[in-house]
Amino acid sequence: MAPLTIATWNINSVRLRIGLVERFLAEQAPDVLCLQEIKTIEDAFPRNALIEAGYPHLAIAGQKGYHGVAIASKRPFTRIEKDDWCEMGDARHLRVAFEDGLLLDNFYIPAGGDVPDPMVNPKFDHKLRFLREMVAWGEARRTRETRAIVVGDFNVAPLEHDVWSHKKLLDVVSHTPVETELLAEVQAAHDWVDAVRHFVPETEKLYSWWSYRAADWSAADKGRRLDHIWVTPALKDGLVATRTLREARGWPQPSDHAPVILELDAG
DNA sequence: ATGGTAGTCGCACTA
Repeated sequence: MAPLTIATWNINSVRLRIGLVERFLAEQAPDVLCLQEIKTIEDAFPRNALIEAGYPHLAIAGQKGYHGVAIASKRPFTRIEKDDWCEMGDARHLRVAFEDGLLLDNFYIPAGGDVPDPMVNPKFDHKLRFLREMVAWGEARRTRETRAIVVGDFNVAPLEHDVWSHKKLLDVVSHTPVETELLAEVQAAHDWVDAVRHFVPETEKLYSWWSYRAADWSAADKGRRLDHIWVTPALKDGLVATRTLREARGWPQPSDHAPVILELDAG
């Protein structure tokens, strides 16, 4: 069986950047594209562009102006589910199943605001509660879901070399110890394998996001690895390759995130 | 310690 290719990309408005999505699909042709921050209600999602690009199977969880996730696929789904996390009603999650039983979860974890203190910043509190719910979710299903993939914008850069300066970012939301430790708990709860770090040594800097607020994002290169692809241990032997499409951050009117791509033999 | 950019919605909020 040909390798399955799955991409994840925080697009920061799918309506504004549908042209970039089309370019990405034409150039990379993944089987499945998971989007975050589509920033639109489902009725205004640019379905036709994706159908015409060869992705007729669409799962969309949208809301007006904020958040929102979608999965566009060449292969049909047998199931589409949306979980409500933290009882907030936010569109931050989608789960699809494929015909061979493979499960795919797409997450947009809360960014968490600026102040890394849950007592004074409700957005950071929400982020921590979201991560704790993910721990419980992983523990509850780890024994029955053996062929599963989880992707998305996790808004956490877990490892020292997932940020441009470990020391300087220890107090910056996305890399604080409470977040990185919680994300490690999420990962351990389901024995998730970090597919990207399976290929790129932990000692090597790797980012998927660069702030808009830099005069020259590429020269400064003050990035963070916020976007992730994890697989269950049963899929580990099928991992073929991953890549982070840094060049897409330099496309005209780009998202601040680059796409992350996984190829695997999903057996 | 600050401010820098971007998108959506509408003159504020989120990232």
